[in-house]
Amino acid sequence: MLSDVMEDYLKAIYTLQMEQGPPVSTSDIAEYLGKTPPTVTSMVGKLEDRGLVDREKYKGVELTTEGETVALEVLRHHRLLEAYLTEHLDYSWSEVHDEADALEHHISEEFEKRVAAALGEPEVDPHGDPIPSADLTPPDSSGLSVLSDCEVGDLLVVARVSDRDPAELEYLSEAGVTPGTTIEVTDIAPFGMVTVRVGDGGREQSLPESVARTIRVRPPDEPSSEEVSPA
Amino acid sequence: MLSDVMEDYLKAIYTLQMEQGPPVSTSDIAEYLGKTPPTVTSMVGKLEDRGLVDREKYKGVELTTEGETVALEVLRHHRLLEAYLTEHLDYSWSEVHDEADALEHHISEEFEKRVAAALGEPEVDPHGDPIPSADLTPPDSSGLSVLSDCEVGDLLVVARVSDRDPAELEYLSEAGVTPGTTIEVTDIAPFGMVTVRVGDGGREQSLPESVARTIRVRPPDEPSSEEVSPA
DNA sequence: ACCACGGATTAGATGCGTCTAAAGTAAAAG
DNA sequence: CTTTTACTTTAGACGCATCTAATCCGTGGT
Repeated sequence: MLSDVMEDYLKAIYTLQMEQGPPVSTSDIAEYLGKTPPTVTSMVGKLEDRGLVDREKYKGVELTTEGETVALEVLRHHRLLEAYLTEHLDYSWSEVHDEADALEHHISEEFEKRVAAALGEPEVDPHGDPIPSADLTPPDSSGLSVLSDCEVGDLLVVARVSDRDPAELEYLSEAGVTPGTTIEVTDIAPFGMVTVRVGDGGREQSLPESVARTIRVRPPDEPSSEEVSPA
Repeated sequence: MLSDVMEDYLKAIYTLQMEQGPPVSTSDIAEYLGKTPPTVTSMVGKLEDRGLVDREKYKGVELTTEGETVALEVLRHHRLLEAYLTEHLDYSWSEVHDEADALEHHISEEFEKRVAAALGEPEVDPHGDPIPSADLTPPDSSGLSVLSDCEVGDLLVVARVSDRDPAELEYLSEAGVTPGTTIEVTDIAPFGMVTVRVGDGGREQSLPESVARTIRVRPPDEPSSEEVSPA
């Protein structure tokens, strides 16, 4: 049996691997989880003993297949909960993250199944993050780029936004920058500000680089190819 | 801040107080929670330090007003969850208890509010147990008796059944013995078996005394007086 | 090639919740 | 009034997750 805390570490390592690729450093995990580095070293040692991570001392860690599966299970719980709270309990975008974090370790497989069924087996959560399938195969996230890496003139569709900061989400939802929205990059200021035209309406919206860095985008759907329908 | 474990102890003490009145003994709490008596002594000491229970050494323990309020809060969570799982996620009577136990400590006040709203501020859970109101005033449980204390010929309405044993609940739901059902005691065998006629249909059903002891009943509604409508 | 510095690990302590084994107490039985 | 018995509490230990303080790599700068 795995403790809640271990699950949190695995989830963190997974997320950091997605963002920066393996190996993940002790201090990055510590920063992400709000723990001290020695605490992380100690925990990571236990995860290694259980075969959930591979570790090279003084270098960093990487999830094993088994560790990744656990992380995906937790993430599936988290994102299903986010979707459910939004759809059926009238939560807003910005409120769901903390609630899901609190519940994700404590729901049964039965609960997971019923929530997924009630939602019609959704594939993305309200922030656009892919919900791992029930068989826990790693979701494919290729084809996405980060908004802050784009160039003036690029025409893009918002794929995902980070769910971690409620204030930022509040702001983005004001701004109309939500998954599925088409945007066009109209300006990139040298001091770290990206301006985009949102939707077809033509509203212009400036975003600080710190925010633009957390937004993933994909090219607009080609009329010719088949795509997952935008939520 | 109170730990999950402390909340469990307070809930247990509350439940035992309801069943047998204060004071509650160390060993009863231990038995109820599946812990050893020394563990309970130690925990009860901490609860006393926090002013949540009054204790007389070697005698037993009783909730303070503050401790009772915490217990009611947890119980409100538990019973709202049971009701929600039954109503909105297609859970059966017998499945909800464990799920609610796992979640009750981790839902936010916001979640509690929204679940209560989604259910229309219910007053009882699926087992007939009263859901403490949002202001956490102790629910009134007078006017109920225990089925095993009744006599042949008594005409009764089932008020509550225990939610702790899924197998028992399965059995009772088969038997049609659910909150709101009218029953008549037709026989009491000396070796501990109560037989009742269920509903108006006339089906007879025998229940072991161990089960009859967990069923609360009330007199049938008097046509003259106003009562809470049976769910 | 050396060394300094940033990041990682070890060492050692703390609080929580739990246990077993030993000692203590209160109330029933003689 | 004494003894037995059942229950409670104390004593001491353990594992988990965490911290601070101290030590230990490894690498980039000179």
